Amino acid sequence: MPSMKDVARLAGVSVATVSRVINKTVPVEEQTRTRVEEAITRLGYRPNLLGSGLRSRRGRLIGLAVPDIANPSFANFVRYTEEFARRHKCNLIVGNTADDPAAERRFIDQLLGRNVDGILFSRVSDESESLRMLDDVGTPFVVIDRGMQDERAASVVMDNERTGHLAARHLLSLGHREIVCVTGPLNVALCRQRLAGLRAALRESELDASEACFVEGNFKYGFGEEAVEHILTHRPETTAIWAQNDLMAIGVMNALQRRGIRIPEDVSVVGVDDIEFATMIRPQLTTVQQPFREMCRIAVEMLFEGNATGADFRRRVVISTQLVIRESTSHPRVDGEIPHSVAR
Amino acid sequence: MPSMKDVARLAGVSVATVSRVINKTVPVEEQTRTRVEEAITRLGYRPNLLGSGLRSRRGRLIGLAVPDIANPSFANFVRYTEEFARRHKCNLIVGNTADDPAAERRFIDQLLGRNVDGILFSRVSDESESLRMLDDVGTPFVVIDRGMQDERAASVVMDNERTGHLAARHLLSLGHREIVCVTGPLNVALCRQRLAGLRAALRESELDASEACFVEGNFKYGFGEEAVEHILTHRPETTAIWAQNDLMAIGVMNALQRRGIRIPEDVSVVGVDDIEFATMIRPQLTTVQQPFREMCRIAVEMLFEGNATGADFRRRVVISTQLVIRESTSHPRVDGEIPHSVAR
DNA sequence: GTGAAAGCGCTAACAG
DNA sequence: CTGTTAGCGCTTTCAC
Repeated sequence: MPSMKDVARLAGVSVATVSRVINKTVPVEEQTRTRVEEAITRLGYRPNLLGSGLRSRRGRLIGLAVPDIANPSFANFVRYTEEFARRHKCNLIVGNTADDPAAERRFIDQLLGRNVDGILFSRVSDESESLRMLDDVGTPFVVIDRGMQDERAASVVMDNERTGHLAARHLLSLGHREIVCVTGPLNVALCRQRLAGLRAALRESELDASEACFVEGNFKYGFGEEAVEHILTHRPETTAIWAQNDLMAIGVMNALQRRGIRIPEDVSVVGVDDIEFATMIRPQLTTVQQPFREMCRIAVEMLFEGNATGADFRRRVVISTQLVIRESTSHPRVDGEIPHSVAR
Repeated sequence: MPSMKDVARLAGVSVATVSRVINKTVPVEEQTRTRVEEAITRLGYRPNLLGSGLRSRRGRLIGLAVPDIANPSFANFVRYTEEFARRHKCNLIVGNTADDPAAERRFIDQLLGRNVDGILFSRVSDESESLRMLDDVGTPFVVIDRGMQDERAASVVMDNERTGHLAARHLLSLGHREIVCVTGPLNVALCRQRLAGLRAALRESELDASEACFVEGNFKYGFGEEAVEHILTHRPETTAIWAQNDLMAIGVMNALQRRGIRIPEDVSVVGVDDIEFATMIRPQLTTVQQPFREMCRIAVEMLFEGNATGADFRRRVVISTQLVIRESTSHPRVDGEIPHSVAR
């Protein structure tokens, strides 16, 4: 494996010059440059990124920490972060923190030990303390998706209140009054924010916001199914269910349909995210769209703007969301309750 | 940011000893060890992985190249590779080669420049030449999922012939005779292998294998939808469709259902992969299961066995597959053709 | 515009 | 069991 030294020798220049040619850091005379370039191709030279990263403190690496890589939403974050990292000539390291704060800490430690150019961070929950580690070190980092109310860092989040408001207003305007919300973990701020948006919409319709009915979930498909059981037992008058992500919404839909309950005729369902799968089910899911790609684009950009470092810089980008109306919502039944479960 | 030198000074030992304590490479006297450990915690020392990677030529890094990160199957590979990389104290770098051989080459170049401990590689297509780059360098690599017939490298693949055979035999045993296969790109070997498995099954049933009817696709959801159009036009007598991955199978199902064609009453559908979504749709998809996690486990293990390097080592692990029968398959209609498309 | 030299942080080889 | 020394491959001063 040839090193810069070999290239330098073959080209008859110093290693410093080779470095300059490669990085275009200062102008190099045309002639020397071509000599170097020839040597590079002749030898099949490949720069060692550890050497340069060690010296320059720029590992050409972006780290992305996600709480659940199996969740399609986070798969989207992985996908788009990779895309934009590449544009900045960086590779992407992904870490699945698996809802485990200790894993989160370890992962960030490793990233820092690799002189990463930046970190995108979606916290496990509000209790996560991992960001503290980043306060002092100069590594840029941006909180993505799972921000907090008073974030002590740069962040790119969607407008979660609006999201809840959009979902609720849509259902209310269709005439629903018995709405149940299936939330994510309530120790994740955005879940509370989305719920607050729902409450605001209820108030606007002069309904009692305090009685906003919800079931606390975990963002997983299986919980959507479970939630239905609970709702059917405790709130049979429900005409609409809003799940705080698509995965649970799909679980809700399947559990309902398995009982012979029709969507949207008997019960309307709304989600959040607009993962690709939302259009692959029947009926297609009405949902509030999370602009994954846009969020990743902005977050990566902030990393490279150079001031997304430490607790001082708190630029917060809140991305607006929009409702995508598909087939899973309609007017409520005019009469009475959900028909008794029908065996499939 | 403290370095080993700082730790050594505080503990009153040499840097070499600090290194030994951290890596447990040779025994260190109890007393010195605790002194070093105390110094480490006192300073909040964090090893720099570039320094060690540069020197030891082990970057503590695994690279994974996938042709389409948006595909849930590959998202699974990412997920499980991350899991097993972590067990080997490695981080995972993912590269989406986006069906682009040039991107594939670049990515591998970068991985090599990072002294990765190993590379898991799922090629864009049979035409991909990227593996050649790995012949000489000593970096372990394993081809995963997308292997070739006569692979000049270690590989972990599923039994694709069996897969095709299982899918076809299932349909045949149900009584289907008019089966259409929606393939992936035929310049990807496993697609041809799966097709060969189908043919073998047809022959066993004394049907004309040469007339095995197929449409060449691209593994994407949208193509499943398109394929239905084609099939309905050109082969209205079709009673069963086997798509070579679940994503296309789901596309097929939706396009059929949109036309009022019932599954499985009018047409049976089978997939391959058993992605999580396969159970989230209705009817649930009958499919041949790809053992993602097992494949990743073995592949990562092979990386660390230490002989998965260069073209000499060609250990090939072929993982058996199994059919998961769910709701999308049944006996064919006894009479005639698919009912004319019914507006939804 | 170019070269020499130092050093990023670590491990490996050797000596004791 | 421990220290010394060298050097992984690169970038960054600082000269010239």
